[in-house]
Amino acid sequence: MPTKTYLNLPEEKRQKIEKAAIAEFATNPLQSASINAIVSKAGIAKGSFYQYFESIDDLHDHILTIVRKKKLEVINSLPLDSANLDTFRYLRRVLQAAVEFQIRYPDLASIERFQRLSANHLSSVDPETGERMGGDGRFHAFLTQGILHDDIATWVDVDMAAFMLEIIEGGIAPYLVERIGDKAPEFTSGNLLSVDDQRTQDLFDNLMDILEAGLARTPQIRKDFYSK
Amino acid sequence: MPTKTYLNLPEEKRQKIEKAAIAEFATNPLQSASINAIVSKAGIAKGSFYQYFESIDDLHDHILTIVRKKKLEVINSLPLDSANLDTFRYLRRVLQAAVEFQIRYPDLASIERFQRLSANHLSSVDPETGERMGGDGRFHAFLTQGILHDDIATWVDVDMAAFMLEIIEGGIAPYLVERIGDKAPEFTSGNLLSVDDQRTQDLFDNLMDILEAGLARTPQIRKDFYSK
DNA sequence: GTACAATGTGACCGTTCGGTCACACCATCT
DNA sequence: AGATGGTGTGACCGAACGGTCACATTGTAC
Repeated sequence: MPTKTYLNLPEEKRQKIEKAAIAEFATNPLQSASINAIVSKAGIAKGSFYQYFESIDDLHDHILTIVRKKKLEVINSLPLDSANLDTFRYLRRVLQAAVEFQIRYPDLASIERFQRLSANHLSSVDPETGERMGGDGRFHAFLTQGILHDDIATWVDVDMAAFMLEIIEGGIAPYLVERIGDKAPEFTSGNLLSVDDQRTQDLFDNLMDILEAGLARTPQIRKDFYSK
Repeated sequence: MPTKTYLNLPEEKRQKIEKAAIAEFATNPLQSASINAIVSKAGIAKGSFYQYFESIDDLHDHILTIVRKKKLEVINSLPLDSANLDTFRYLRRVLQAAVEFQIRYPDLASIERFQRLSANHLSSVDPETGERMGGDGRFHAFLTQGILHDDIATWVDVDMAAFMLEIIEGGIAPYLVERIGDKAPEFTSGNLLSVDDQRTQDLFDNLMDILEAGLARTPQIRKDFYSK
């Protein structure tokens, strides 16, 4: 945790430090990140660094909280069609948020990817039941809910499917952004959200069709639609 | 590329060096791997290292060729049901090879994962057509073939699906191995291949069902089978 | 034996690393 | 003015880094 001294710093200075740290952690995994490089880029003395943070891990943790905060912001900034989305619309929303995050904050997305690799959270343990769950539990709960709502096929191995969705969420965003291609700069300028772009939506449709056909209890396969 | 001197080294010495390098690269990404640590673990002088390799990248490249070679060995060691597998049996074989590789050579699998992260080969370019392909092209060709054989639905975005399969292949092996759990040690001893274990096969069945339902032209959804 | 080339070696170099600390600075008090 | 306490600073430390090189050792040819 950052020290009180750091938290009392003027916003401007804090941002300069965080910007430098983000740039460093986005290009170097924590193991090979350099404190010297960060303080140099931030324009502060090394002694100051140690008055703000206990160690580089401390700073990295702090940056990770920023990553999570910004990601939440992106998720909440997506337009909500209705109060209670059905299972697959919700999944689409989650994946869309990953893409939006990749576009708006590529550095933060990069940090998230590094973190995913180093923290091999193959499975976590449900604090209540004590059962093992694929991934961090978000998709596990999501799929369980989906089964209760008769959206997800009962034969699906929820544990494994949850893990699969997690690695898809974590890995496919950079690819989709590259596919979207030329449009990306417009998104970053903030004038246009990927959610409004037709090409992006077509890609998402296809991705969701594959996932839905694979997971759904009564899949709405688009074969006919596409073959027309 | 290693020097002639290295290639002429007695097998025993080469293996000691490669073993040390593999241990280092499995725990540290290339950026933060240490030559000093490698030569120390291998029991050779630092001067010798530079007579064998130009740099640490040179050594890393050499280790990567070993990774690829061993992975090919694993793929070929899997029993082949028939000369020409149908599309989804082939896909199952590829994913099974990834698991088998993870079990037999966890260090090499770890090196492969580090490499995947640093080399952001989101897409590659087909040297013939000049078209972009999701992933490195293997799954792209696989899916294209599948469509020709009427196995894969024509509406599937081959590019994206190829990338999706690639990240599934790259990410799911450690999870499946953890799921298999207690059986893993027996596999490493070589007495038992994962391909023979029932629990492993059940997991694979479920994974393949999801993928097949999502991708196939005429999916053989197992709903009925599981709900019995 | 001698000559010569190939290979092995670790002390040594300059650089960078994480981390410390004596000191400078400065706002706020009596 | 003087004292106090929080904040900023960069020279400095030992350790580790990648890389070099003069020299030792070994192998081969004669």
